[in-house]
Amino acid sequence: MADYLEGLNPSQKAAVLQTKGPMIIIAGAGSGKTRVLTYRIAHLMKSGVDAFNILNLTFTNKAAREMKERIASVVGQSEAKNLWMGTFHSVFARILRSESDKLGYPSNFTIYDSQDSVKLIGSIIKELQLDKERYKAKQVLSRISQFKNSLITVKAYFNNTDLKEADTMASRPKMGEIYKAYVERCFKSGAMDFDDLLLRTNELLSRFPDVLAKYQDRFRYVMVDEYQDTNHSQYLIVRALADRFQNICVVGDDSQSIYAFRGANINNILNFQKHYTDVKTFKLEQNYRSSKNIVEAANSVIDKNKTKLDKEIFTENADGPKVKVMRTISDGEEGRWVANSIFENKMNHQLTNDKFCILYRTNAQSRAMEDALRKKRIAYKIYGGTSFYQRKEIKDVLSYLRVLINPKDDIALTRIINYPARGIGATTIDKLTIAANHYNKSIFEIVAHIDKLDIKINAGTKTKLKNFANMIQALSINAQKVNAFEIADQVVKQIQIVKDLEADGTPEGISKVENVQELLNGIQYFVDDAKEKEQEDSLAVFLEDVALKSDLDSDKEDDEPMVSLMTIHLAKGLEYPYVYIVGLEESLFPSAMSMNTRSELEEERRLFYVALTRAEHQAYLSFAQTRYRWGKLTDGEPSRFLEEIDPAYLEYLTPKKLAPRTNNFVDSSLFEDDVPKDKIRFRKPIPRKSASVRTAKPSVLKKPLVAPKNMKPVSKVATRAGGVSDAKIAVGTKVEHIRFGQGEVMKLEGVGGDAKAEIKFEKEGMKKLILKFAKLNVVG
DNA sequence: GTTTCGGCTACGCAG
DNA sequence: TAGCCGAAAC
Repeated sequence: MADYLEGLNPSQKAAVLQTKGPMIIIAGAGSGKTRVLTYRIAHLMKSGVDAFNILNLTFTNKAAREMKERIASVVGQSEAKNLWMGTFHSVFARILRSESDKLGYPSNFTIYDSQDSVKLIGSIIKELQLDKERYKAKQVLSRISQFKNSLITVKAYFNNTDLKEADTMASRPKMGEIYKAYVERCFKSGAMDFDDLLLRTNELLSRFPDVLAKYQDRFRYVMVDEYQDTNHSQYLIVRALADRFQNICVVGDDSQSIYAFRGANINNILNFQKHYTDVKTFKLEQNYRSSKNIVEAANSVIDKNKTKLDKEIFTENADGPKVKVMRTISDGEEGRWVANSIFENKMNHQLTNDKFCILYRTNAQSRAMEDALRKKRIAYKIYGGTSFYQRKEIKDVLSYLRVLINPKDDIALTRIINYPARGIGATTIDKLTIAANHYNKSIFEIVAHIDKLDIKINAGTKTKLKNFANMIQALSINAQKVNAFEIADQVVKQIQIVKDLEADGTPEGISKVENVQELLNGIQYFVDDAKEKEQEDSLAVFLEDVALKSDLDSDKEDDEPMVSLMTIHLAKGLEYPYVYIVGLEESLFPSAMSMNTRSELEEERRLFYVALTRAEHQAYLSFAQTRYRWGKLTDGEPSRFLEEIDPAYLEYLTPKKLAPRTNNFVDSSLFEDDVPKDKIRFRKPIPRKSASVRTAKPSVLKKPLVAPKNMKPVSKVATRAGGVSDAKIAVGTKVEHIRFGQGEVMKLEGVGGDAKAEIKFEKEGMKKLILKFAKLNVVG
């Protein structure tokens, strides 16, 4: 019956054919996991299981979409449509919407993103008159997130002396009060944060046995991908749903568990056999993705971890080239080297940009790479960072839409109540907030009934508030009648945001206008798409999609191939022929914050393992001796992970240690390019477009280059690589820098290409600069 | 009551 | 370097 079973290796086939009971598939990197999952679902359906009874939880919505398509090609489109697939958050958000009344929530509840949560916590800290230095909103949120992911409710928190003590010891004795206020305010606003989507699902399933029974009966076959990155809350949901039929299949790789920081518990996968009875275990150990050198290099690193499941990853692929290691002087040079290497590989092997990926530990590292790629005119796209929907102008428009759907959404309301400026300032908002807390109403209800309440706000301001309330009410009446696009279009026209953004005339303003336009296009697309698929096209559904969209989900087909740039976390599950892993320096990777405990360090090592195993053909590792961090030049040491790789699989392109007194280990002509340096340096950043995937195309470079207004013309600019020779510069020398102006050399260190100077600039203060790049002129 | 400007701080990864 | 917040200016 099943030609789809051909081409599977014995262990893959065994996993596909096991349909009943608890089972775990330990799937090594590149072992054909997605194939197995896809065929297993197809096989279930071919064996007579109704698609409606299958729940498949994936790591991204995009993965779910793609898997559905592949299944459709085996079992047919109409059947595949009925599968329940998606991330934990999106699947259970849907379920919560239909069951919300049981929990006392409206079905149109808002989903707060972390930015919203931080804002709310910030205002609670202010209201409780706590020291905001001691209570940092972001840290408080992550603590609350920990509670929620461990199912510690407010009540449970106050009953737990250990937790209270821990917070008191950490100088945050009021943590419980903040937690309580936060939960109450979210509830009052009809809002759930990301963790609530899981916590409230648990609440729903445990408090209402009939609801649990309903979903147990519906989801007779449950599958969970990337199981190593599930948290306790997710573990409990899965266990509850699978409890009746015990048809639970989890897939994952403990060596790729990299989300402990957001509550993921690696023990879920390590102890799966203990959590269920009669567990069948399958191991996929053959790597089909990478060449032998990469597989062995990765194995030699991950072997250093103590906590892991027993398995042996091997490959029958060719040896391939060795993993190459590069040392550069600075982060800027690292970028230029990567761009240059990509350029050479493209030329030598006739490759397109999409065969390359640059991976880094932190988003901040993308800048140096972007600059270098732009100069080399290599098209690239960045995943992650500040996503499209986080941008101010987009959040402003979305906040209007949110208020129309759920007027109790105080966070969205306070964002738009004075945008565009309509004379409702901070003082008025404070008064409204106090009144809202006092009457236990939402801010909008206070505003709507401002005449009937005794609040000390002067008549002029009250009129402004009434006008605002009328506008919102009029828009919400329309929102009932027309589709998501039409109402969004009305909002944009009504608030004249385009006019407002165009007013300043800057390139940033223009780019913001384009973003708003892009948002409208996106909503239009959503409406059309929903119609085609016969799904609901309401504004509420659109807002939910937006809130739960991950950075990879919004990836669309490109007109031209581009180099991909992303953090290693985002790269999980992806693969590229050529992979550059940059910034391999101590305290950057491994991160300084993860070097304190063995388990933290092991997670960093798994992260490195994930990075290496993304490469199919060639992996490059690079590190810089100096790097700009926190706006300062800092020295760095090579990462310990470089030492941990078996040298048999490595090839150093540069000497391991710093070569004395010379800078010739890199041919500096490598980095020459045809655009004048000083102009490039002062170019305004290219306005970033598109969804959360930011792209830059070479054509954009043809736009005129803009110099900053206050830039003094410098007639004599030193040659690029050389700068002035070391001999001319001594402590006390007065120099001029193209950007920082005049200053005096205070200190010198290093020699040759490595020489640095600390210079006290008249306007900019102390700076540490590498002479090789600094382009200094001696003054007087 | 609103806008603007300068100084401060943050860069750890994300649904 | 950017985004945010408080003080000063409007």
